[in-house]
Amino acid sequence: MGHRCCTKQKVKKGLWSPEEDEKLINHITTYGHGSWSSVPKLAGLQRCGKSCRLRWINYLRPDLKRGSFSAQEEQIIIDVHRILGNRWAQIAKHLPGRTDNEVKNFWNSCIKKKLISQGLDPKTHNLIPSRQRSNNKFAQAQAIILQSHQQPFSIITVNSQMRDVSMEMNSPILTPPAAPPDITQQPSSLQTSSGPSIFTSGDHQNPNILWTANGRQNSLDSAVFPSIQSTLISRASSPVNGLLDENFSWGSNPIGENFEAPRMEVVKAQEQENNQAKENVDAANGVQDMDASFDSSCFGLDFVESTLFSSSMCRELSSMDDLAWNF
DNA sequence: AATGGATGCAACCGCACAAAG
DNA sequence: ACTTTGTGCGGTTGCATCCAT
Repeated sequence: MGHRCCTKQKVKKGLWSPEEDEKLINHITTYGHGSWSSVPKLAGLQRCGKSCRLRWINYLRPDLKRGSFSAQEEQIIIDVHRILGNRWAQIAKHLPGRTDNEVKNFWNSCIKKKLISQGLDPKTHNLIPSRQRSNNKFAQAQAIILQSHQQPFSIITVNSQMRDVSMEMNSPILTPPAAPPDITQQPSSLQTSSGPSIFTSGDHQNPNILWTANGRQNSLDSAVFPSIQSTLISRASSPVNGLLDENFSWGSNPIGENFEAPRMEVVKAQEQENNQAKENVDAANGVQDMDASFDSSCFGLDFVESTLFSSSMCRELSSMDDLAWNF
């Protein structure tokens, strides 16, 4: 089923001209986008609404960060990808100013190759056995397929203290030997007197801001730090279909049969609790809202992501080990 | 200088999902 | 409850550019 807005009348395709960009920018900055399907008409563009949306989001948005990815951003992508798989939109939320398309392209054109060259399966982030590794690309591809079909199930536990987050999902965790983080210069891990060290990809100035997600800065302290006591059963071989799906629904497993994972009712309930807690905190602290258009309902998943992500990061960054978990 | 493969990026396509009617 | 419509997402494609030969 195609998009009616694209089939109704002739629409232009391909690269956008500067004139088209200008029209779109003028329209959106003046009126907002409202309904994307009506934007082309109102803006005087021979484009599909979907195309306008994409152009705006991926290219014209004023808050976009242009230019090449930094080493830190690259590391974030790798780490979040290990947890989330090819969920580019979710990954991009950890990188302010970056779009899912950008992240996806960067992964496919750069990171993927880098991991493979380091003997890592870009899908599972596991080490490709040396006997399966060779200069032969076909053998490499085979190795990747084999790996992804042979991963055992594993269990991770997230508890309230985040102390025992056993991120063994893809053990051994093999982060490529990136430059050690310079905490003094890039305080990506902040610690408060009352809480754990939590990774943030954003604000370094405000000690109350512990992490960012959805372009929104979220504040948290021990009073509201949710008591996640959930056991997440992860399938290490396929983070794409498994871990951290919003509904915790599971796709077909590599073996072929449908694997119906238990729904994480506890986690869902926890998400609601988190939402409530966050609302309370936001109300109390007047959290700076970076982008009002972002829906706070994203908080639940993002929170879980953030916490898992944080623990993952802290675990790997040996220099940070000592920072964390001091309650 | 010509050419052909590799690469990176912007844009499109198709699907899933949610909201509205 | 069902259909229509709009939006968001991931995968894929097309094209411009780069680079080696």
